Amino acid sequence: MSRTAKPPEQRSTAPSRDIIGRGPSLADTLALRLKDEIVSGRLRPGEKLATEQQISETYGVSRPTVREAIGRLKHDGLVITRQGAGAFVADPGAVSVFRLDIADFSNREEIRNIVELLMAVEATATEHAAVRRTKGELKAIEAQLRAMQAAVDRGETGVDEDVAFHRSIVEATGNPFFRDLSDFLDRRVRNFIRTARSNTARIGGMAQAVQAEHQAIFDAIVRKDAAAARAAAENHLRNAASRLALYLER
Amino acid sequence: MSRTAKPPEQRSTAPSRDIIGRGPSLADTLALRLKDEIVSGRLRPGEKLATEQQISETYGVSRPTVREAIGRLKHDGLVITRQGAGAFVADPGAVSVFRLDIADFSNREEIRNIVELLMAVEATATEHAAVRRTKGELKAIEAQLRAMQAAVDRGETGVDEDVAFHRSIVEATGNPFFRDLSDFLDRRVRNFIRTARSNTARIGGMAQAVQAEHQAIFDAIVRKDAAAARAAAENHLRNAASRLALYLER
DNA sequence: ATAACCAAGTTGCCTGACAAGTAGGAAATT
DNA sequence: AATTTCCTACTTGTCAGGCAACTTGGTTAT
Repeated sequence: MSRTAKPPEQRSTAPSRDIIGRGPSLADTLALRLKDEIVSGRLRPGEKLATEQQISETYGVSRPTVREAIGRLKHDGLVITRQGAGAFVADPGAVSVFRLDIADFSNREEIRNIVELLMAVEATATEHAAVRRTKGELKAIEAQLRAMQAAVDRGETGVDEDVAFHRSIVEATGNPFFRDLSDFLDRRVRNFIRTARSNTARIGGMAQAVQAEHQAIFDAIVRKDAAAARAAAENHLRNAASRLALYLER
Repeated sequence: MSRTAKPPEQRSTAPSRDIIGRGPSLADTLALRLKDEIVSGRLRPGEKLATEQQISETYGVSRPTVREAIGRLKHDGLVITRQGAGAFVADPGAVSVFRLDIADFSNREEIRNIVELLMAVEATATEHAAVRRTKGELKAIEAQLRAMQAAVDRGETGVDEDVAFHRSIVEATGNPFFRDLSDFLDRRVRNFIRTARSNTARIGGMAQAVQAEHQAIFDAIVRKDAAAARAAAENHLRNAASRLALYLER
C-alpha cells in the first residue's frame, strides 16, 4: 500500500540549520508593518487605512497580497472593513481577540515567563476544580491518576498520562478559558522538554515523585478543599519547574 | 456606460455557494470549516490538506479565497505550508500561537468565565509585582494611585486612572505575558461595563471604596509582602466582581 | 546499483476584471 | 432656497487565468 501522507519534517522549536520555516511571505511582512502602524499609534482608532490600491503602490506588492495582510489584521480584530467604504482601525476596547504568541521558545527568559503564567493559571484552575467538580469529573480524574500509576509501574515515563491527568482537572473547572489556555501552555512546555532532552531521563525516582504530588492534588479535590488543592498544585508546579530547570542546566 | 450587466450564466462553474452559507465573508467561513476539520481530529497532525485546487472545487470558491482561508490557519499556527509540497496540519505541541476569542460577550456565563480568568491572572501578577518591583516602578504605581485619588476628589469616576493603576502594577511583574493578557482582559471587561451602563452610576461612595482597596494593594507592594499583596488584590477583584454583578442585575 | 535528471504537481504571487456596497455631489422637485 | 432623489466615482469582495519557484517520484544514464 502506498502512503499518501509524508512526514512533514516539521521544524519544532529546536534550532535547526534553518530559521523557522521559510522566510516570511510578503503578506507576512506587510501585515507586520501595518500592525506596527496601528499599535504604535500612528493610525488612531476609527481612522481609515489607505485603500488597498494605495497600499499596493506604496509597498510595491499586488492587491491580493495587500488583501491577505489586511485579512490577518481583520482576523485578529485590529481592523474592521466595510465593503465600499474602506478599512478602519478598530477600537482597542472592542477587540475581542487576544493572541498569545510564543515567538522565541529557545529564549531562556521567555520560557521562565511562560512557565510562570502556566503556574498561575493551573494553580487557580485546580483550586476551582476542587470545589466544582461533579462526581463524574472526579471519577475521570481518578481514572487518569490510576492510568499514570500503571504507566509508572510499567517503567514508562507516563508523560501522556500526566498530561491527561492535568487536563481532566482543568476540564472540571467548567471554564473553557482556563481549559484552553492551560492546555496550550501545558502542551507547549512539555513539547519543549520533549525536544530538549530525552524523556527517559525522567525515569529514576522522578516519576514516583510526580505521582506522589498528583496524589496530594487528587486527595484535596476529593475533599473539595480549595486551599489544599491550590497548595498541592503550587507545590507540584514548583517542583515541575525545578525538574525543568534540571533539563535546561545541561 | 461600460457597466452593462452580463448574463449571469457565466457563474455556472461555481457549484452553488450555499455549501458554505453566507457568513461574514467566504474566506471567514471557509477558514472556520477547515479549522473544524483540524480540531475535530478528522485531519490528524502531519497529514496533508487537500490542494488549494481541490478545496476550491469542493467548497465552490475561487483559489484566492481558499488561499486567504489557509493563510489564516497558517497565521494561527494550525497548518504549515511548503511551496511545492502542500499544506500540512501542524503538530499541536509545536503550535506557538494561542487565540483567546471572546465570541459572545453578552452571554452572562462567558462574562463570568472571563472575569474569573482576569482575577486569577491579576491576583498572581500583583503577588509577583510586590516582590519584583523596582523603586522606579513603585514610584509609577504611587503616581497612578495619587492620580486616581485626585480624580475621585474631583468627583469623577476615575475609570481611566483605575486602569492605569492596574496597568502599572502588572507592568512591574516584568512578565510581558501577564501584562498583555491582563491588559486585554481588563480592557474588555471595562469596555463592557462602559457600554452596559453609564459610568456615573459608580459615583456615590463606590469610588472611595475602590480607592481604599487600591491603597491596601499599594501598601503591600511597598512592604514587598507577596501574600498580603495577593490577598488585597483578591479582595479588590472580588469586590469589583460584585460591583459588576450589580450593574448586570438590572 | 547508484546517481543525475526530468516532468507533473503544488504553492507563491501577479495582472486584470467584474460585482456589491458606500458616500458625496449634481439634478430634480417642492 | 431648501429638500429629496438619483447618479457616479470610489472601495472592498470575489473570480479567472497565468507564470515562477519549489517539491516529489519515477525515469534514464552512468
